[in-house]
Amino acid sequence: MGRRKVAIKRIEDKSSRQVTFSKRRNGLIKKAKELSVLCDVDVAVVVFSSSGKLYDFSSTNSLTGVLQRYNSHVETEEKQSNYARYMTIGELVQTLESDIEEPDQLSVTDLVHLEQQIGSALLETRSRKNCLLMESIAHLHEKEKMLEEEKRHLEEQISGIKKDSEEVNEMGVGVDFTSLATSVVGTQQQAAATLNLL
Amino acid sequence: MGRRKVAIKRIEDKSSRQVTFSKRRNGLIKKAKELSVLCDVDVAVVVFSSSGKLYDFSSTNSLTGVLQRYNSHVETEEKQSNYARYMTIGELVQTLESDIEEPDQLSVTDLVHLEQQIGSALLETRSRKNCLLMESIAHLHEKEKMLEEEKRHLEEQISGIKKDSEEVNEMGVGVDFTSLATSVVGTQQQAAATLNLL
DNA sequence: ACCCCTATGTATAAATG
DNA sequence: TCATTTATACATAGGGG
Repeated sequence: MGRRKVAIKRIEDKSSRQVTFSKRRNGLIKKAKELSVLCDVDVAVVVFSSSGKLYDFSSTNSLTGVLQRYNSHVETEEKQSNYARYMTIGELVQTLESDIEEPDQLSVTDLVHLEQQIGSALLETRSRKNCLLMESIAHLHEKEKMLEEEKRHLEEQISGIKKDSEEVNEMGVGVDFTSLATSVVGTQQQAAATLNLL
Repeated sequence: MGRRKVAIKRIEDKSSRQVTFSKRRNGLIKKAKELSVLCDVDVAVVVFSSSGKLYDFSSTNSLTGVLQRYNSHVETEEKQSNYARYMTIGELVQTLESDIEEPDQLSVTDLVHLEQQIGSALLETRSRKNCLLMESIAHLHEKEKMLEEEKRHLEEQISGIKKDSEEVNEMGVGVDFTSLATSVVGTQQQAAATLNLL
C-alpha cells in the first residue's frame, strides 16, 4: 500500500523492516480501536517485537491487566527458568526437524514414536511450568509472611514509642513546668515578702 | 473507507454494525498476519463479539497460551460460559461412567469421540488451573506491594517520631528546664543578695 | 529514529443481487 | 444473511529532510 505493492513475506532489510513495523503496528492498533468502538466489542492486540519489546492495545481494563500480568510474570521468570527447558525443547526440535524433512515417508511406527517424544516433551514442559508456578507461589507466601512479621514489629515499636511519650507528658514535662512555675513565682513572692519584711 | 466517511463511534444500526464487524474483524486479522510475517514479530489479536463469541489470531504457540489463559480467565468471570463449562465436565463424567461399564464394546469411532471429549475436558481443566495459579500469583504480588507500602509508611512514622523527640530534647523541654532553673536560682540568689545587702 | 509528502494499493461503506 | 460490485477513504511504501 504505497508506492509499490509489497509481497507478504519477511522484509529482509533491517531498517525498512523496522520502519514498516512501526507504521503497521500503529495501523493495526488504530484498526483495533476503531473496531472496538464502531462495533462495541472487546478487542485486544499484543505485539512482541523481535527485540522482545511489548506493544499492546486492549479495549478493556481487565484484558490489559491479564496480559500485563502475564508479561511481567513471564518476563521475570523466563530468564532464569528457560534454560533447562530449552535444552529439552531443543532436542525435540532437532528430532522434529529431521523427521519433518520427509514427512510423507514416516511410517505409523515412526509416528507413534514421534507422538511419544512430543508427548513426553509436553509432559516435561508442563511439569516444569507447574514446578515454577508452585515455587513462585511458595516464595511469595514466604515473602508475605516475612513482611507481615516486619510490619508487626514496626507497629510494636510505634506503640512503644507512643506509650513512652505519653508517660513523659503525664509525669514529666507538664508537671515540671507547673511546679517550676509555681516555685518561681513562690520564690519571687518569698523574696518580695522578705524584702517587705526587712 | 468506502462510499462515505464514517465517524468512529458505535454504529447504532444493528445489522450494519454486524456487517462492519465481520468485515473489519477480518481486516484486522489480515493486518495482524501481515505484520507478523513482514516484520517477523509475534502478534496476537483477540476479539470478543458482543454475543460473546471469540475470534482470535496468533502468530505463535506461546501467545496462543496467553490467549487461552485470558480466555479461561474471562470464562471465570462470565457466568454463562462458566456454567457451560461445568456442564461440559459434568457431561464428561456421565459419559465416562456410562461408557466404562462396557469398555470392551466400544468401537473405534466411540473411542475417538471419547478421546476428544476427554481431551477437551483436559484442556479446560488445565486452562482453569493455569488461570487460578496466575491469579493467585498476581494476587500475592499485589499483597506484597501493599505490605511493602505499609512497611514504608510505618518506618516513616517511626523516623518522624524520633526526629520530633530529638527536637523536643534540644530546643524544647531541656531549654525550658535550664532557663527556668536558672531563673529560680537567680531569683533566690537575688533574694539572698538583697537580704545580704540589706 | 522521526516527520512529512505523495503515489498507489487496500480496506471497506453502501448498494445490489 | 452472505457474495459481489463499486466508489471512496485510508494506510502505507518509498523518498527526502
